[in-house]
Amino acid sequence: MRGPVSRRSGREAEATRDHIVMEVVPRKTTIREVAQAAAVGVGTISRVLNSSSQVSRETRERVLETIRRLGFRPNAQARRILKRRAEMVCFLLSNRDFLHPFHARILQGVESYASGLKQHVLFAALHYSPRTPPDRIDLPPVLQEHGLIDGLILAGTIYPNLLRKIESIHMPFVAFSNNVVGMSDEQQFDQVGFDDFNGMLRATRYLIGKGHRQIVFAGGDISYPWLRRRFEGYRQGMRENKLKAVLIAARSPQSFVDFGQKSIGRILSRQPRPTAAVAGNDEIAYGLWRSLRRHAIKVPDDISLVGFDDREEAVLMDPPLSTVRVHKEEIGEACMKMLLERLHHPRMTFSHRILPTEFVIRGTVRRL
Amino acid sequence: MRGPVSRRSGREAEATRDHIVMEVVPRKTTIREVAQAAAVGVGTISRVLNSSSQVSRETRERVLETIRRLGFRPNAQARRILKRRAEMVCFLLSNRDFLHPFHARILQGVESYASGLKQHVLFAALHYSPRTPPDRIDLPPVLQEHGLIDGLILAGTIYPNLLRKIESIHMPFVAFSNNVVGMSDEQQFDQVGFDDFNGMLRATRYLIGKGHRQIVFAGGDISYPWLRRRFEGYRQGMRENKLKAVLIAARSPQSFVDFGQKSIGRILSRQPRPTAAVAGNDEIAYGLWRSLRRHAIKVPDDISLVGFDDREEAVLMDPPLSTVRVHKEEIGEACMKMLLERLHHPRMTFSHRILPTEFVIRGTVRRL
DNA sequence: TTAGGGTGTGGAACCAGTTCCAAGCTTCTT
DNA sequence: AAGAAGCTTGGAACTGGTTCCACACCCTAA
Repeated sequence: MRGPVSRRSGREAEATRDHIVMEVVPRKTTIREVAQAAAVGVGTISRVLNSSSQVSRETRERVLETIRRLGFRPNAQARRILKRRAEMVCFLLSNRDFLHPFHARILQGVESYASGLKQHVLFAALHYSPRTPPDRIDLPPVLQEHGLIDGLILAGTIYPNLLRKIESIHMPFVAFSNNVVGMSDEQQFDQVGFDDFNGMLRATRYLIGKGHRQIVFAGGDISYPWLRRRFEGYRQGMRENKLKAVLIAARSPQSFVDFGQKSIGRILSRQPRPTAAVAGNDEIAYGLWRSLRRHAIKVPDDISLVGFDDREEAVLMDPPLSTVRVHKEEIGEACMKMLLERLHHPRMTFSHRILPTEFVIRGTVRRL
Repeated sequence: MRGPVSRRSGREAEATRDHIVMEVVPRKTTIREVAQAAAVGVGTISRVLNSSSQVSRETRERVLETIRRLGFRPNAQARRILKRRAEMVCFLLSNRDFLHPFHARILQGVESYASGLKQHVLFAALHYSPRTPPDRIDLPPVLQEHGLIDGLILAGTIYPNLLRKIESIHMPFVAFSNNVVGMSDEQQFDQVGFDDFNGMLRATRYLIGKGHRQIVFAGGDISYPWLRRRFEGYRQGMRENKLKAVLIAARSPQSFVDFGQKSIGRILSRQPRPTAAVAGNDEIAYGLWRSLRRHAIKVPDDISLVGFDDREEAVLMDPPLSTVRVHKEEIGEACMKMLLERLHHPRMTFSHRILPTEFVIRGTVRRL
């Protein structure tokens, strides 16, 4: 038909003779076969598939019918070469032992928004130390090839060296900003996060509105920027009501739950005794609650409690925890949206979107 | 150089003139440019990249040096056309409101095993009704294109119609079998699961070993095959000790936690009063525990409790729940492994791998 | 009647790798 | 010394959609 004898058929015959037959793919229909079957040119098929330029109604219908009849599904790879778009992004989770529900829901937000736009989402994980120099960071396989993905959504704990590495391979990215650590302010990149400061401010105001005056902040390790911001929100709330801010900080590195459990003594021994505790996050709140239960101190009758994040723990506690809800799916959606904008406008100035949080009233705050 | 005047450069010049300049990709190096720079043929570059056939040591080094110098990264898409392998699989989660920790950890197992073999993992979600006929199931975009992924790992609740649909597009797959529902036994496909029956049998024996004789099974809706299997494990344990099996089943559809909370009355009112309850899963166990707490009935002093799954709830409970641990990452790993085998041996007979579970002793069982 | 504009269509050239044949150069065998 | 065999290597042909130029055709206006 075209050129010399087809090489493919020669190879196939040989394979059959030797009984090696791999038959990876059962010889898929190509656009040229469809063109021949529908008695049109290949260009027309392509035009129908991309529903782009004008094709006469009858031709279009004939082509579609042929496509259906032959069960033709275009090869994704071939299309991408010329499109210069993979229509695929990677959700990269860094430095997490496992995919916690918090990030799982962000991923889910990314996926649901992406799939509506026929974009695909790859999941990859990465472990590196904050002190690994950029050129020694071992990126996952997805980022070693070129053209596999169009961009990156970074989640997990993000240190400057990782950003530098990503920038060095010229891969567009958006970072979930709340867990970005140690970044100088002039460092510019696209980011989406939620509002630590105002979330905690709102929670603090709520407690004050309920008549609480002696409120402590159980913050754990305040060197984490997000806990710092939450603390500042709490402090702002106290200051505007002329109340004294009290920070219970971690003395040694430990898990949040452990910190909560162990710091309850330091809270209860204060004079005057606090009527409420604001926890830096739900895990700390859970630790506090558990310890209080063991001391037979009732929440909220003896002490009120609020958390931050609205994790699973919050509803599992008894009474369920009043906390600051973070809309995790929405964060994922916003990340994906911003990444697509970046891809369409590579020279656009960097943006930093901060999503609002919501205070959820459940059962751990008592009116004084 | 070759052919008529390059079309690309013409288009670029025009774009610049009109100030539209998209510059999606900053003009990547191609294999031909590398070949020219290294003064070898394109075939040689390809051979070096695939470290396949023999290339002389000095040529290989010269090529590698040139690749480094030009910062060349081969285009993933082009390679895939001829390789006829996407080196990518899709983790498809069906009929879940969100990516629960349980499945998140399976996904993580898939990813960590895959990335070690330079395979990529796409995440996609799907919602469909058990009664949607196969041809009406709206598969996610990944599965509508052809050649994007090599195979599929199915998780979430899987009904026969979905399998039929997947089979109809000739996509190799492995299913996480514990949540497969309504499948006739002759239906053959690759699957990986864990051992509901023996897990519960082990747990029941453990309770009996601790001296318990009046043990009820809080099973919820036993029409789920996996709960049925767990119940059978419990029954077997009771039977082999000549004890009477008691099933507390759900009377109406409700969440597992709700069922646990509401069925505590039915358990405690039995005569003689049970000394232990076996829950169909950790959520039910959590519901039971919460209700017991409110009735001021102590676990394990007044009643012992065991669960199944080892979810987050288990360690959050106080005392932490003794339960049957499922190795979620291992399931993911086994799924990925089986899928790769299937891809390499398309005609291999179907396999069904059942992974063992492990009983974890924590604090909810008392010795009588 | 003819020029001009718009629409519809075929197909060669293209993308960026891979594959394989042929040919050049050694080295080994007889 | 001639031929065989082995190792390298270049490059044409290939993969399978996409793009764009050229051309056919139809309709309208002068």
